[in-house]
Amino acid sequence: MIQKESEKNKDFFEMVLEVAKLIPHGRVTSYGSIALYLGAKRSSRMVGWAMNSSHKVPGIPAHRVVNRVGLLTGKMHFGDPEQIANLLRAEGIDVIGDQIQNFQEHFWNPSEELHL
DNA sequence: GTCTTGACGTTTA
DNA sequence: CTAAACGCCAAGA
Repeated sequence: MIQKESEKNKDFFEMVLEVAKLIPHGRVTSYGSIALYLGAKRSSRMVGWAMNSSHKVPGIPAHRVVNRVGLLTGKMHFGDPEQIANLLRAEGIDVIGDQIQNFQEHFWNPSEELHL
């Protein structure tokens, strides 16, 4: 194995997509949490970058991924700003404007649920 | 090849 | 308490 500390066999991009697909129904997570799960807690921007590329990949519930405060930052990237809020409401999550209500209650931590 | 921008988060003033 | 700067890494111009 030539890979030494590269425990991330897949690229950061693919790992983010994997985690995004693993987000349970009715749950939400944050970019930082995913980055932390990947071992790059301070590289949260990379998660956003990966999600931007995720547009070409179907089956990526990006609407379940928000910033640390539960703010729908990338709502504009869904085509329709109401789209993301509508999807979250469909899962039983209250969304007012761009802010998720009870975000902490719906929060899903990959590092815990995936027990890495 | 260099500079700017970007779906964020943490730290310091 | 709020506001601003820094850090992180990659892609686009």
